[in-house]
Amino acid sequence: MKPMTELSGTPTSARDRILQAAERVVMQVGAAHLTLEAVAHAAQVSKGGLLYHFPSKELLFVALAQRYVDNVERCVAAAKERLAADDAGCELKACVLGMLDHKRCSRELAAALLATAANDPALLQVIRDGIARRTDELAQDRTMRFARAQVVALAIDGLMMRESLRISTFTDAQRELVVAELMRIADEACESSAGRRKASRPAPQRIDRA
Amino acid sequence: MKPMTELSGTPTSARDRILQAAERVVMQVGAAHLTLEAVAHAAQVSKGGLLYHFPSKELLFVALAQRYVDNVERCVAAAKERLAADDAGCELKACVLGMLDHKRCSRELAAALLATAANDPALLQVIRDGIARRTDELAQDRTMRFARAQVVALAIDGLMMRESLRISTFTDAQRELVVAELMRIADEACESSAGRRKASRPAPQRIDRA
DNA sequence: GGACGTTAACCGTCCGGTCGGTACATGAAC
DNA sequence: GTTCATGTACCGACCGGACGGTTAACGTCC
Repeated sequence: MKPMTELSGTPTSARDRILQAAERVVMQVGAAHLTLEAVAHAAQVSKGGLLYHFPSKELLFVALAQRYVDNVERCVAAAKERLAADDAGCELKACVLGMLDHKRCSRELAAALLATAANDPALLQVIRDGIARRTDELAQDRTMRFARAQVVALAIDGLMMRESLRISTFTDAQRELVVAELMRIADEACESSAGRRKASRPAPQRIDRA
Repeated sequence: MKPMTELSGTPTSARDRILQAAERVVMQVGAAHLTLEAVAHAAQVSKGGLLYHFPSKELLFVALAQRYVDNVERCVAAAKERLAADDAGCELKACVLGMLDHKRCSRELAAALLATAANDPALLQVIRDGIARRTDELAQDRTMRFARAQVVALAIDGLMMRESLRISTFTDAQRELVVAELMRIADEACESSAGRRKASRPAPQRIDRA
């Protein structure tokens, strides 16, 4: 069976299963104690089987990092599309919504980022590239002030980081407040200039997850 | 020579030297490849010498995590004092300035956080406690809206994280813009309500127009 | 002499990676 | 339609090096 639904609902390919298992293991034992055996076990393959798909531990981490940026990018792109169809799309709002989605659909993915960072700082280049791209996109959107937009982007990063490391201390209500505030700032940033917007309602735009 | 100037200018105590060395090593090879030998070498002690001060690798990480929160707390406290002496102090502004200081005086410290996370997720409890304390403090400052303050706090975290991982892509000018914006938001948050301020300026009173 | 700080040699385990296999599928060749 | 060849996916025993931790032995200052 060829890779059916790479990174979709239920994992089918062994490759995918392994990647997801690796993320789980990182969360459990810490990136430093991640062993191929543990990953193999969690993915229900033998170590040999794992090594067949990822010839070295390093290559496993490369795949993990790539998976991370791919997922972020896909989520942001999807959010952008959704917003564009809905009403005035805005790069920043798409970022916020996209990252929130990204987090929702794969709580462990950011752990992959940490695993990568912990194992080989050089691998972070992939992620750095992703950030650079997003920063540029935001900077090019002349309809809002650079600094304001970046503050929102940074806050999202901070939130993701805390939640990935499980060191966030927000209650659900607090988190909702913060996210709403983020969206409000993004909205302001979008509408504050370039009166191109559709006027009419400010759109409630609820996004909170359970 | 007893611990002379714990965490001050030049390191004198072996303990301190080792901790700093550990941070450097993490930055270079990644937390997962941090070995006692490497740390010992970087700290110019033998492995035995290192183990004398930190009986196990785990204990080294505990110290690293503790050092991280201690440093953050001290920097924030110092900033708070500075602000209080200056004019109307504000919890949030102190946080921003404190974290910025923290970063300046020990670029590698946050690497310790990662090392900790990578080696034993449970150790993160220390950091989580620190965050909880700061969040509470900010929440109790009724002079500003919770969400707005938290956005700033999160943005700072995001910035610290990126810079620690060296994945920040800001130019110096951009960074300056962002930091200034952060301070501006903090200022607004401080001055927006609770007319407790020292009178003088009639207060811009341009709170969030939302 | 004994507390303190430090050293180097050593040991045992753990883990990444290798390697020789197995099982199954495809598909010519006869 | 059975035989053999080739390729893919996977297994698990094994090896060798690396690394955490132990230990016995120093100096050296009081």
